[in-house]
Amino acid sequence: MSFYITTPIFYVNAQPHLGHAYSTIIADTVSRFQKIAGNEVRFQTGTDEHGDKIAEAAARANETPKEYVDRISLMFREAWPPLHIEPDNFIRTTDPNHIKTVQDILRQVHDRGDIYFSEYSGLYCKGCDRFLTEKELVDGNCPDHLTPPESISEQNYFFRMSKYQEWLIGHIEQNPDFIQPERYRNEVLSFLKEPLEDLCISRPTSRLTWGIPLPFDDKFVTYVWFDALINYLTGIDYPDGPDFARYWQGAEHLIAKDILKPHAIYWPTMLKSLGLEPYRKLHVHGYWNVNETKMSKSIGNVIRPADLINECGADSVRYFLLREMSFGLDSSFSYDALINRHNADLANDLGNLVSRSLTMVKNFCAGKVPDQGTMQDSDRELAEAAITMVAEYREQMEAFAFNRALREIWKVIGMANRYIVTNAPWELAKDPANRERLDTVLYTLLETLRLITLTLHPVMPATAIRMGAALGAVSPPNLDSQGRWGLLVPASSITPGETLFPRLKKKTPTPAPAGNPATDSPKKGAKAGRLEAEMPEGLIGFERFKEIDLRVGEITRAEAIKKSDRLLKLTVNAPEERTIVAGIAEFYQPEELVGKKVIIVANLKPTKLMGVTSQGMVLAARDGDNLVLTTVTGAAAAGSKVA
RNA sequence: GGCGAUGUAGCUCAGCUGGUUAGAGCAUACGGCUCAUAUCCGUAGUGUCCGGGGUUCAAGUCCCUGCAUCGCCA
Repeated sequence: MSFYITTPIFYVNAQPHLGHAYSTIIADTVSRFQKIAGNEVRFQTGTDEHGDKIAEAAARANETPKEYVDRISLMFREAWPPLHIEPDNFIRTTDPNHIKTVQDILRQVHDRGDIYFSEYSGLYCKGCDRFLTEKELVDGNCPDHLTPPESISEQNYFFRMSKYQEWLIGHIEQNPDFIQPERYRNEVLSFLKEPLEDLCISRPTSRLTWGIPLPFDDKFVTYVWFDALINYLTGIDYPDGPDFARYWQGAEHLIAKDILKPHAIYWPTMLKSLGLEPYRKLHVHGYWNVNETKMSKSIGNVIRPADLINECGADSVRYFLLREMSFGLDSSFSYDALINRHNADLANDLGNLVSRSLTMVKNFCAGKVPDQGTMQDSDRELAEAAITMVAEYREQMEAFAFNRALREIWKVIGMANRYIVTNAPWELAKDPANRERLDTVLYTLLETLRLITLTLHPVMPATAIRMGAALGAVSPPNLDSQGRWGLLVPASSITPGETLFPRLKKKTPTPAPAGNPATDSPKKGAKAGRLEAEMPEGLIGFERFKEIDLRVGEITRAEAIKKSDRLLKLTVNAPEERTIVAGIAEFYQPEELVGKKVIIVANLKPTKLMGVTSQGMVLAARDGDNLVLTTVTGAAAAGSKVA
């Protein structure tokens, strides 16, 4: 069976974050899983690079759109290898062959009579890139962007989406797996109960030029969604490449819930108009909230993939994301939860199991795989559980129930740890008369580890390779040929490696004061904690406030940071000289900052941003889309305390 | 306003088509082991299964209703 798994192509108006990483990690895991299940797999991701918002972001960064998208697209491309993500293709909507295919498709759909020209007038919100209805407005403003829409009237091309509404309803009803999980299928069906409107697929060049020109009217460019969705076809060389013939039938798209409508409604109708079969399945996942709140740029709680990897390593991140979220539902991310999983599941349960097992083989069997010998009940029990695990795992992985698949593996890891205690190999090793029994126990353990390793390949590729190397099981993983009992060859060598998952220290929730954390007595800390607990929700005590060292700082130098459109490197006198990196480049030019007195947080833990160490932060007020630095109204010497 | 989802131990959740004393992991306390990454194993728990009503011999599980949270639509 062929399998074509895709992530959305990510819009380059933002840098890669946790949400992008999650989609892409799932796709990579599915790709690896289908490969070890013996299927032919193609995995594609990429970037979506046309449209208003890109043109504006480029202008803000003082770049041409092309320079801008090249730069951001590269950030996406480079974000994936460190997470052990290996797509077969990385597509960009600015690729010449994509542009050509989009134009070919537009021409075809136009020739079929599914595109017509019409006039439209209404209230247009630039931020949303769409027309709003009167009812949607809140105090005359766009509900999302809180800005007033412009009243415009324009002529545009429309795709006859409504023509395919009945067909689409029928297709979804006849194919229960077409959209999953079911809740999203229901959502789409309920949306389709109302008459579908035709889709506006053009933008006049008077308003926007950063897009693919319509082949039949050069006064218009293509609407980004119509352009973007087609990437799934261009990526496999539609219409006559060999990959198209091989993979289109196996197309399964993976998306986050915010782009359900384009994928569940626009895309199948577009394909229908083209005379193509719809994709096989659409898999919809939820959002990661960060500490209970939505991840957003303006709140400043955006999680970057690189931060996660620094915390605990790529495999650990992959495990956490897949283990923690029930596919389809929202989930909450926190560094504490990440470190908990890393320590409890990976370091304690799995890592320690591997370590203790291999050490015993090294010490008691001279580092060679022992003979299996005669199995007893407890051996058979573990062996059967391991075999069952492979089957259960396979079923859950196929259903995108990654958390359940992982739970199956960890059930066996737990059993193996108990099995060791029950059989106490170190006791057996004391008496040579127990030689055969000892061998059987350790062989059973090694085989269990081998099967665990096999199932871990898709989720934690680097770890699985290390475990496989230690066990001497290095052939390419395959569930069918290796998912059986008894394949480890006696007398072959076992080579324990480095610790798989070093335990991590939990981050202390309260930031340490600048002074001498070491001299702070634990009693004092405990007291502060208790006081804190008694505070009404949302309030902090004066003690807590006092921990923050606010000072007046005079900016003595300011320069842009290369490769960043948001960050400036500031040298601040407060009163000693320090470097602070501030995300204010979109609002301030470096020249206008020198000499300004601003308020800084002086005891913030230093952190590295774009390779520059920042010692503190500059305070600024955010007013809608604008950002204003805080300052002092009168004369105050650099370094003055603010309280 | 319409449609839908969710609400189970301190936390995160599992509980399929209704069936004996409601489960797992984490966190907590105590005990044991020493092969191991101060790891592992065992024991102990606590639950008005959101509130109210109903169907049934029997409901966390089905029906009605209310509340809360969230999503989609208008």
